[in-house]
Amino acid sequence: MEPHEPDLSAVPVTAVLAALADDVRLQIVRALAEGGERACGTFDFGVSKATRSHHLKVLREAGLTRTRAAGTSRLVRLRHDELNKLYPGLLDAVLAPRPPA
Amino acid sequence: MEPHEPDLSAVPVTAVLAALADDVRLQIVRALAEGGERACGTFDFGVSKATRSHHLKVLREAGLTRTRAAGTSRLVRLRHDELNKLYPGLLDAVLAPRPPA
DNA sequence: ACCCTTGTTCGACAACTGTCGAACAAGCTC
DNA sequence: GAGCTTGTTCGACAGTTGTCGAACAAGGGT
Repeated sequence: MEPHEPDLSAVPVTAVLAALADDVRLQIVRALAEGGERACGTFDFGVSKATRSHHLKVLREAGLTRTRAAGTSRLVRLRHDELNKLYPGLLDAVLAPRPPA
Repeated sequence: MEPHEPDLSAVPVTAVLAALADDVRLQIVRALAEGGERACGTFDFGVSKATRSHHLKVLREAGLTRTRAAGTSRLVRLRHDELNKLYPGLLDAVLAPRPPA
């Protein structure tokens, strides 16, 4: 079964925002933004692997990430360019570590 | 009782995103972005006034809007400048009617 | 003073969401 | 093939959220 990665333009804006509106998922996105491509297992944010898998699914189905199999692992990467094209500024705004006052 | 309008910088990013991740609220924000200041009652998106009041509260407590009393009405406006300063690009990205491919 | 208009607040209820452990699937290595 | 590693899927459960009608509060107008 292929991992259902929709066209970003086909995903409602609210779904994209909802996907980003969670602490764990935001940490994943931030890690991906810096790290490039990473295996699912390299994320450890204090949740079970079931939960982690769930969050990665939400991100994938919101059109934010792409996943490809590599052995027993799955490599995840951020759809950086598409995101910036369709929602310019969104990623930067969200990724900002904490804008100094 | 004053309507509890937090410092935008004190609101977690996820809360800001969550506030925007709803269709009704997004419509409200879009209307505010164009219309400037509007009374609560001038929004009609097919929800009861209880629900509308709820959504306006969520937006207010996420630091996205300001509200001031004016007679029996309450005027709501978007905190446009603060938003753009703290999350540059966010509003534009979200407000875009539908970015042409 | 009375009433109408405008909003908010209060349950209540259904739907969704985040979380987990356990079971399952698929691939590698020995 | 046996066993290990890596992920996904399946209930289940608690907490949150969107929705409503009804009750309440505060102003304004007559």
